Amino acid sequence: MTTRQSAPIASPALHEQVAQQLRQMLVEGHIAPGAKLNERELALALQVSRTPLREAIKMLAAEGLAELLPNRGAVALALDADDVRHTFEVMAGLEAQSGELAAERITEPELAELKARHFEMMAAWTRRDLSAYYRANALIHQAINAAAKNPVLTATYNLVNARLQALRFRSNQIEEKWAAAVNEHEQMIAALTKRDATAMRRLMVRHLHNKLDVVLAQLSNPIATGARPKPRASKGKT
Amino acid sequence: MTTRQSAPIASPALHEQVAQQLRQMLVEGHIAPGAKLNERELALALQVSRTPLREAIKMLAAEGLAELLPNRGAVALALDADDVRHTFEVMAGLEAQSGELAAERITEPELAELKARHFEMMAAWTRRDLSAYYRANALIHQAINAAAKNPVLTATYNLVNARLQALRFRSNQIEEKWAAAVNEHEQMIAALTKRDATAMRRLMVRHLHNKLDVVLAQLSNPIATGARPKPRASKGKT
DNA sequence: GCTTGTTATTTTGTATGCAGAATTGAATTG
DNA sequence: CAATTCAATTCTGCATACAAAATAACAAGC
Repeated sequence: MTTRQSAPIASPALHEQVAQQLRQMLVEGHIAPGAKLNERELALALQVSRTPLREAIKMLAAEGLAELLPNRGAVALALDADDVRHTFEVMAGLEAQSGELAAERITEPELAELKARHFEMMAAWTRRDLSAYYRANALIHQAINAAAKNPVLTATYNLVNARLQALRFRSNQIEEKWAAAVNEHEQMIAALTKRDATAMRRLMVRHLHNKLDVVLAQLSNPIATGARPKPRASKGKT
Repeated sequence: MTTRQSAPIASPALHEQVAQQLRQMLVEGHIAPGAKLNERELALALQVSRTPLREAIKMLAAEGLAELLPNRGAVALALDADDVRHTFEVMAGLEAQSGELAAERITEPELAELKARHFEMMAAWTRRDLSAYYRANALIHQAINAAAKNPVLTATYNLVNARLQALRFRSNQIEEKWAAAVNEHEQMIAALTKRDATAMRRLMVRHLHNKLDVVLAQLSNPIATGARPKPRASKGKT
């Protein structure tokens, strides 16, 4: 958890590699939410035996990215609207604390880097390049979190955030909401520059609240999102 | 994660049972912090083969209760002073949010039950019954968390809290600090009764801050705590 | 006597095999 | 023709077996 790693990392154990691959497949949508994780199939696809695969699945389940069904294997995490609301509520708390602590602890170089990333995000926004925007946005939130200098907070943040990533809610933004989000980011930079922790907390809560609105709107209107219908998953051939 | 369970729970899969037993052993101190988790030994003690045991260990590692050392097995979580500080900082955030939401969402029956538990805690305090006090205290914090009515928050709270439980910091309290904690609890009840979310947040942060002080004092002065020296673990016979 | 190199033993990591549960599909019956 | 029962297959869960790595024990050399 505390990310203590110093020694020479010979070769990331097989079950770790598999876990990482599965994580990526889940988060990047190569495995659809709710899809069954067939062991034989995945073992074949990833070229490992079932043992390390099963160990990896258990880890993902503990991380909340998969759900274990007794005697029926595991399925990819699938969040309904209420789950999303609850998850965002927790994320808001974690982001608020990140922001608050970041305002107290951010260094000048960190702040400079953050501003640079902000400009990159602005560039993506100007081009209406959604993909680049999301990438830049994620980097900014990560940077704020890192500035809080609390590894436990970072780990917890990443854990909860991963579940939301698995939603792949990346449809086109409503222009108005998008502009508001960008504006909020501007204010965040200003608050951090002033080291105003209270303002940061308030901003982060509002920012996450608005983000939730956007996500919920897309959930109830799944047309035009990158998401597959929902039921079945990676059935290569039948 | 979302604690969705409805169907008849036939028999909790073996790896689940093992995980639960290990969790308890870690949290209750039967496995000392930093102790090596020997697979052969544990498999023998728990009367299972190494396969479900290893799966359970992987889950605990994902929960942060154990650390995996590539090609060298796993060891029980061991927190140093900085880890404790970081963990408490996150716990403070989670408790603050729990309290805030609880103030907004707690029902009258929940509040009544909470008050009852508070009186039980007062009884334990009056008797200076440390064990009963800790038990009652934990129940109160759980009740506040439950009143927030957010399963994700509860799960996250339990996850982080488990790591602190593994510390087993239950030495005798300094009288003064103990009285302060009890007083803070009184104020929490009052704030909840008034549905004052802002006051609850403030109280919870302060409460956790004071708790951290107590724990850190005990960490730097490990004499008279229930904790074993530290180095080696469950070596039955040699 | 202490360090260092080498071998033996233990321990972890992965694959495979087997038993039991769940799912699928077909056949039978109302 | 729909529903249901029953058999066949598939899948999960657990145990065991084998390979590779790490640890421990021991011997030789400085």
